[in-house]
Amino acid sequence: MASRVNRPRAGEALGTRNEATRRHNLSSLLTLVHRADGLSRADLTRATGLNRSTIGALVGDLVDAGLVTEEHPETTGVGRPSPVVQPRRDVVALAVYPDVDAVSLALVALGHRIVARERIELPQSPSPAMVVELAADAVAGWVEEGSPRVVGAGVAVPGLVRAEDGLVVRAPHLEWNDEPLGEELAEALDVPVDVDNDANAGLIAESLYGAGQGVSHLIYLNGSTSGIGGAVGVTGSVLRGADGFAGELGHILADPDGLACHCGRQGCLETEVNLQRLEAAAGGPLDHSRLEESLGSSAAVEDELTRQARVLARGIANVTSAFNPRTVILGGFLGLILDRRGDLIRELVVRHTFAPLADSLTLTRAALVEDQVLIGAGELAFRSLLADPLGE
Amino acid sequence: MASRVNRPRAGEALGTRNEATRRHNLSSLLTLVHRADGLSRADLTRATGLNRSTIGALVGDLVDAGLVTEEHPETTGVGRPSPVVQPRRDVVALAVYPDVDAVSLALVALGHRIVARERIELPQSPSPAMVVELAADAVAGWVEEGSPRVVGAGVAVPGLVRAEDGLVVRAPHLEWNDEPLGEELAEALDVPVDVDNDANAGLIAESLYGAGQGVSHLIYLNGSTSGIGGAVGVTGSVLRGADGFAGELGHILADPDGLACHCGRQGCLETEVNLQRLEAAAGGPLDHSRLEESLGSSAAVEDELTRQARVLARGIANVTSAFNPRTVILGGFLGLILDRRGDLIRELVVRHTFAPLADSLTLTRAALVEDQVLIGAGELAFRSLLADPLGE
DNA sequence: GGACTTATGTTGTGTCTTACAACCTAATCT
DNA sequence: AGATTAGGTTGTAAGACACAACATAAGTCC
Repeated sequence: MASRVNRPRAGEALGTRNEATRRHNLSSLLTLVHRADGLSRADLTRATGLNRSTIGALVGDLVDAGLVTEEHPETTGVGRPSPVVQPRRDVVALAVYPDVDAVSLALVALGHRIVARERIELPQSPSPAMVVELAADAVAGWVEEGSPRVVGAGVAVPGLVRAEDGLVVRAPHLEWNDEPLGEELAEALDVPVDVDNDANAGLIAESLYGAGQGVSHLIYLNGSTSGIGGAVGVTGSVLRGADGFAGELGHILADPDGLACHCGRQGCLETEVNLQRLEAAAGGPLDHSRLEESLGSSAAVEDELTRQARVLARGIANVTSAFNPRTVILGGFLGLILDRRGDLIRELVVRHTFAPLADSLTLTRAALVEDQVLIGAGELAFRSLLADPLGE
Repeated sequence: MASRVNRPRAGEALGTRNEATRRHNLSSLLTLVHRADGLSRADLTRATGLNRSTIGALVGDLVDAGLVTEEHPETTGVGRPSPVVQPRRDVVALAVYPDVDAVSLALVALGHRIVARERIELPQSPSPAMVVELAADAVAGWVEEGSPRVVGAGVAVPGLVRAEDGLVVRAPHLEWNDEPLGEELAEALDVPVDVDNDANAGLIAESLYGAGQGVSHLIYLNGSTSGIGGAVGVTGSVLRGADGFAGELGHILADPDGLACHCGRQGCLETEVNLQRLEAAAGGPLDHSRLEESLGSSAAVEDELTRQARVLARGIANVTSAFNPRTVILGGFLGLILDRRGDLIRELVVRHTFAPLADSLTLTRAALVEDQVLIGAGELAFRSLLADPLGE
């Protein structure tokens, strides 16, 4: 089965008929239940505006399809308790996140909770074939334990991904070029696979369950050893561009006199703002899991923080001018810079931005920290199920 | 009546019912007919995938609503000729475009053709009140002549517009600040008014009827005496951002050592690439309606063209990294620069962009030249009618 | 314990929308 | 003139949701 992302069927007609209505309503219901990890029938009635009897019938269909269950609630509040529609935890998506030093794997259940997880540390960055093998092994193990129904897999890759067919065009830190990871994984697991950029996955998770909840226009900037990943969210979807490469904000121009970047240009945001230069200032390697403590506050570190904060602020100002987001979420070590230089950054962003844009802008640190990439990858994989719960 | 843009009704429910199906199908039909300026019933059947009999009923409703007529076609080809569904030319939108030296007004008919037009030259840039007055007078005159049914007005403003309520937050060249133009015009004309940035209007027109037809991801950059306006189109809609200020591409950073910009920063794209500096190189004022001829090709002009082309190329590379468009459309004097320095620009864009992004990028000159802003403004005004042809 | 509140289940009727099949109409080609 | 090709029209059917009526249930509040 081919990898796929939101692919409209070829020659899809514009016309809508009754079955589309039903599909749409089932999709709304299952999406609500998935996002909230359980919701009463009364809540569903209110949220959709549909009639009680209709909700009853639709929920019945979802139960029959093995996607949700109805549970008696632990009673609270006045009135007859409404049965809670619970997403079934044995309906899962595989989330895969290959990084330089490890491959993270998880099962994300309907209801968006992680129900199984594994992190495999590696002496060197993994090949695509190795990722496929590790993923297949993990799934085999998990299937033996419980009996989850794996409806798809989502892969978050630190690099350029052609989301359309899951081709990893370029992942510099993994040293991958034109790897058809989506197709290979789909073949090995025999489920649909969605591949996307790791920042896109992080954005999706933050936007649904983290610092970006309820915000319709947001930008996510994540700083890791692999550089700076960016993603742009607009009214619930991720800006992908013509080929799926939009939002590569690590490579916007930050300083024309800056250092040469591996992308071939100079002064990219990620050559000027990065962990390596912070480490250099700190005088040695940092413990990435305890970054704040290990960084310390020597004069050299403080100076470097200030320098990076200034460049970062200009970068934020630039993307703000282009996208007019309501919120900019900073993850990884960028969150740390925000913590330590928040006032400076905010002041400079205001100075470098057209006033009305800056007025309504919020800068905030990512909320989900550890899990957002995996949850986002799961979200990718669930998308087609949520769009059409009873299948096609 | 308040100005409005795509405003979802408050508390809108997720649920869909039969009436939504019908609204959707009517909307598809009228939109197809409007875009193509007439289409046979057979074409509509094929495009929507709906049944012949359904199309018949829906078209009947549109005829009854006074939106379209059915005409016998000039026969061509084998087989029974299919009646052509024609948009009615007396269903019109008012298009308004205030600029520094003139106010342009037009009636755009359903079918997207301009059916009446007026350009009022002014000794100085107009006030909002004057724009409202001129628009009201023009409409009154046109209503007397024929008897058009004015379903709305669209205003394209060279400045920052809060599309939500039609507030012109800032239009530097008109010297407007926080002018509630949308509300004032709506009150004067008693029709819904949509206000938007002029570049957004231009993008909409180019995207539907010009150089951007069929392209799902595109960027429009327009250069005029008022500076550089930018707009970003994604799958048929314009990126507006949280407040409607997205796509202000004239103010992305082009050269940190550049001149001071009126926006408070320095080295913005429009301080480095502009008509004034071309005029200075040419040694005197240019005839804007015959720009190419009047610019000439003195050594100073050639050098300045090369300089601006270099900066422009870097700007295009930057927005390409951010948005990953398939096409960048250059309008106004930017189109002229592309004509005269196309090879240089293309070479530099490729050099300054991540390779996979540049590979699929096309640079092209705007096609509609004169009319795109007015047609785009009309399109803004038609949007709510097209979304719900039989009203609410 | 009784009144009240909130909420569900079920059933039948009604409305709306599209699909489909059968039949009718129209223009062009050979 | 008849064949061909295409579209229009009409009546019936099926799917989807709304709504009203009635019965039921489980809790809170006093």
